[in-house]
Amino acid sequence: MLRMKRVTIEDVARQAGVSIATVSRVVSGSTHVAPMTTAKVQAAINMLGYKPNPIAKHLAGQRTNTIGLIVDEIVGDFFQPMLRGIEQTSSEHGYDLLIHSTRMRRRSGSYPVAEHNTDGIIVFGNSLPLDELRRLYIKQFPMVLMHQTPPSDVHVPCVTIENKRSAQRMVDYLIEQRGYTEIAFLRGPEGNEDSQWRELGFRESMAAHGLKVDDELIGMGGFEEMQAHHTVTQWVRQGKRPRCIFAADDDSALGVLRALKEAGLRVPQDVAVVGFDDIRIASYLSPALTTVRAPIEQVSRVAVETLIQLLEGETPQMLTLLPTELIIRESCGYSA
Amino acid sequence: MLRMKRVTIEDVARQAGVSIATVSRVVSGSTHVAPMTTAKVQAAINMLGYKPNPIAKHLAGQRTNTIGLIVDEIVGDFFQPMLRGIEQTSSEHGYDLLIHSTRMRRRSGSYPVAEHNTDGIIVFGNSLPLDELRRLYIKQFPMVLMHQTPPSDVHVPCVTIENKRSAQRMVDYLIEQRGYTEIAFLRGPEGNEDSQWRELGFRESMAAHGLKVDDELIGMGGFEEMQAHHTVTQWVRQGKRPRCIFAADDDSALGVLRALKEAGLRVPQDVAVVGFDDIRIASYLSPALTTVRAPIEQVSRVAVETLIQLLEGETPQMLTLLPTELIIRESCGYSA
DNA sequence: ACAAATTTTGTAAACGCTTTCAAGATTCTA
DNA sequence: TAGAATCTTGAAAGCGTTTACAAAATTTGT
Repeated sequence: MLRMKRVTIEDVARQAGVSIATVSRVVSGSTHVAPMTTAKVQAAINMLGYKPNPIAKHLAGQRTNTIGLIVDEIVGDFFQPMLRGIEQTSSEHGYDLLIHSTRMRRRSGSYPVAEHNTDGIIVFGNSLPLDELRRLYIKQFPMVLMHQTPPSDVHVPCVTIENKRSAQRMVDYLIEQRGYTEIAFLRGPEGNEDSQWRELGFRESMAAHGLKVDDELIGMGGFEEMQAHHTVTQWVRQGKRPRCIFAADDDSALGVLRALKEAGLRVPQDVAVVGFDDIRIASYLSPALTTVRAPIEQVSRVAVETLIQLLEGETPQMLTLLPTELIIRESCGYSA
Repeated sequence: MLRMKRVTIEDVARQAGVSIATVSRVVSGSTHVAPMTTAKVQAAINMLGYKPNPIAKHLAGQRTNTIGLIVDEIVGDFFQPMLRGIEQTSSEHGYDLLIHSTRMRRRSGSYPVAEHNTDGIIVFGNSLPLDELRRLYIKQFPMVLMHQTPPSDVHVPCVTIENKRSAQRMVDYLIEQRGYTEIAFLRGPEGNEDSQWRELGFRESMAAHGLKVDDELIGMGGFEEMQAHHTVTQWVRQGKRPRCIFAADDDSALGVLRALKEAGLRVPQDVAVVGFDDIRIASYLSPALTTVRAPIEQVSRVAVETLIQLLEGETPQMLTLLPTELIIRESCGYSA
């Protein structure tokens, strides 16, 4: 590539007839500079089209003004609102955003060197393995977790939603308002924390209503349409037909709906279905999907704000649980 | 924030009893270093947990190993596959990804200093104003445009899809296979290039079949559900009822479907509807939406690859048009 | 075994900026 | 109006790398 000639602070200094230190001061506005000098420097900057080099600034200034986002894989409907929240909040606070997907690097064992090219990172879910998390924690590198609580020896702020409480409220509703007593649950991926809390909420509500949870009706949904479809298809083949299925997320709910349809079962007349997340499709389905609206963008915003507090030496809240909203639509048997 | 003590190349050099130049060489693998020395250095690196500082490397090495992505706003269903393609391809080639949304900065007039913290940028749509584009072009800063062709004086590679041809094929199908002669068109936002090409394809196909385009039936859809809904609702009120509506994108098609439903019109019996993009919802609707599948992730991959060619001094193709696929579903009157 | 060729390593100068320290200019005080 | 106090500016030392260039060590050829 052809290298373009760069305009450096030195060029500006020469043009304006001052020292580079003065130019630096004018640009950053750190110290008072005489008005006439400022004018000269500004003129030189405009004339040369000078843009400070952030890289050099970072090296000298010991900070990068960049926030890192670590995700496993860029996939799913939640991704766009998440990124939107993170990008907006970062840029409002004057930070750039660097994105790292750990999907490929998992096996190679090489992780992004967050500690040097960002001032702090936001870690989504379990995208960063525990030992790397610990390494950074020990170095006191600023970070905030999203949708995943840290292990007990890692004292790092975490922002997520009220998973358990939401699931509980959903099941309360299904039992109390819709009268279902036999409810199946479709788990998310192995070890996924969101899913674990949702399952806990489900179980607690069932218990609180004196209902037994049939372990045969706890299946794997994997937060995926395919997997959920498979599980429910198996159930139907084996003659298991719960009156209601609570899928741990909307994607798996889609699989449930498809499986039921293929089996000739009507929703909600034969089987009621509810999900979690309120992805965009949910309201367009017929029957429209009853679900829990997760405020993903809001979680992202709070995560960034928390990180920035950390960066500015304040002491942020260690655990933030954002409230959700029950979205009652047709798939659970409700009709207006 | 507490500053953590940093391990630098110098610490490693001291620990290993060699010079920093030697350490640099074993880390980068640029020159041959004696096996025994290499071992000593590696041992020191492991013992101290040294991670090279990319910032310093960039400053010294004159490259950042980072690709910038400029978008207007992080919104819409296309965003996730786009980012996915870009992130994956970047990381496969060893580049980091820096994201800039120009949404907020538009008015402030301050744009990301792409030229210094990235090696090159990918510009989506018209997210970067023309004068900024020109400024970077004049500096010979490497960039690639996505879904937007450059002005004639800016000679920069561009990657997009076969908009015109696809629209043409869609309309050919509607006329030839489905027998519609009266087709309305719903435009995207003012000045959107994708939309312009699609409209052109629509008009050419109509003309080629000897059909007249009724200007009353060219409406504004704005690539938005709301706007399209509004336009079609107005049409219906005014007694305009085209036999078929071609929405310039799927989001506006959603608005069309809703408006028709509210007006008591059946799709496809009364009015046929087709869209463009094949967003996820399309196949879940009832009736499922006939549309054109735009290979967004693929476009993104090619854009990154093109940029990397540029970075490596090769001469890439200046215009890449990726083919699409007609997805025929129920909303156009087709039944299996 | 000695010079020549080659391999390996170290020294030091960038890279473009921030910031400390101190000197030079200016303004104020009595 | 001299000396003190305050502004304004410049010199220079980093920040952590890469990379000529050159020196030192090793190998090769005869």
